[in-house]
Amino acid sequence: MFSKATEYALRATIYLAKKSSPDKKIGIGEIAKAIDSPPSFTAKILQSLTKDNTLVSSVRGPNGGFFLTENAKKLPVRAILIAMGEDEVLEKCVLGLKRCSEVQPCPMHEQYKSIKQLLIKLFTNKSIQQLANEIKEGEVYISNKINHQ
Amino acid sequence: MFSKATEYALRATIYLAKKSSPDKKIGIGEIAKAIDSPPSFTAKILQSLTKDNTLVSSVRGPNGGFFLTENAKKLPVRAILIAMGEDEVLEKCVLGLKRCSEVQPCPMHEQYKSIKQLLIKLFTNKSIQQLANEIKEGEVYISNKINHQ
DNA sequence: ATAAATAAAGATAACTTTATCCTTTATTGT
DNA sequence: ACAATAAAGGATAAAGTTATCTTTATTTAT
Repeated sequence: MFSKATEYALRATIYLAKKSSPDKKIGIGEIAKAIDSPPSFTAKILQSLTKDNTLVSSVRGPNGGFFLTENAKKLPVRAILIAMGEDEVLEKCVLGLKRCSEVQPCPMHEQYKSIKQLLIKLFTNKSIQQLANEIKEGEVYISNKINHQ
Repeated sequence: MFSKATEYALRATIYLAKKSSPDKKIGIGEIAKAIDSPPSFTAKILQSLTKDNTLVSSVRGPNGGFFLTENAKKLPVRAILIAMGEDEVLEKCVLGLKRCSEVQPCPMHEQYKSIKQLLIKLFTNKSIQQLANEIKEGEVYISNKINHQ
């Protein structure tokens, strides 16, 4: 459904929502291990998400790292898709037709429409924080590597 | 959601379900124009789908081309995804986690589960022929190029 | 038989995505 | 100030996807 980059972005951001705060920054090493992603690549992705500082924030140096502000945690999960430039996935025609619309529907349009609506609702109504809260404490949820340390 | 190759495969196969039969083969030129796809690339894709001859069939030479048998038309749309090796898209975790499952759910698992079920149902229960039938006669459905001929 | 038509196969190229590594810059604690 | 730390930035590479072109093989019609 999404690119690897976006999958990592979603996982990393959810992890940060759970574990970080402006007082508790998380290094790329811990993040990558926790979400089971390549560290350098994940760093690049997170760096791109810090560009406008509304989603992910970061501080360099000792005790630095990545974190989410309380405001960022309240954003819909869809904000991550938008930041990654992959929001269109939720809206686009399942057959990839540019002109597909209500007035000019593709053969799958009607039936796929309701699925799209559910997808959009899920990503729009669910906040990053709400997702983070669904991670049960002590549970291996993203990678089982982090819990064996 | 799907790769370009799979989008072309879906469009081409639906088009063939509508327009072709063992008695009426369609050339790659017409197909590509109709579904608005690059001809050579589409040819490659269709060729790969003719490999086992259960989905797309083809004959070379004059009056040759691609076509679908009546049996092929009865296959679920999902057969195209399977042939393209992209069936996993319907089943996989939305966060890309290998271990995500009922017993070890990711934070989106529960809510995404129902969407996945709808997706699987749509692609499994709908036959290629049924989709083709939803194309209204004379309607521009895939590309508006073909109707201007 | 031969020529024409058309898919199949192969080689290759352009572009994108994924990924790594190294250097630079900023921050913190001493 | 200085040293250590960690993200930011840049260059590059490997792999995968998308796309094109040329040659070959097959089929049909004459």
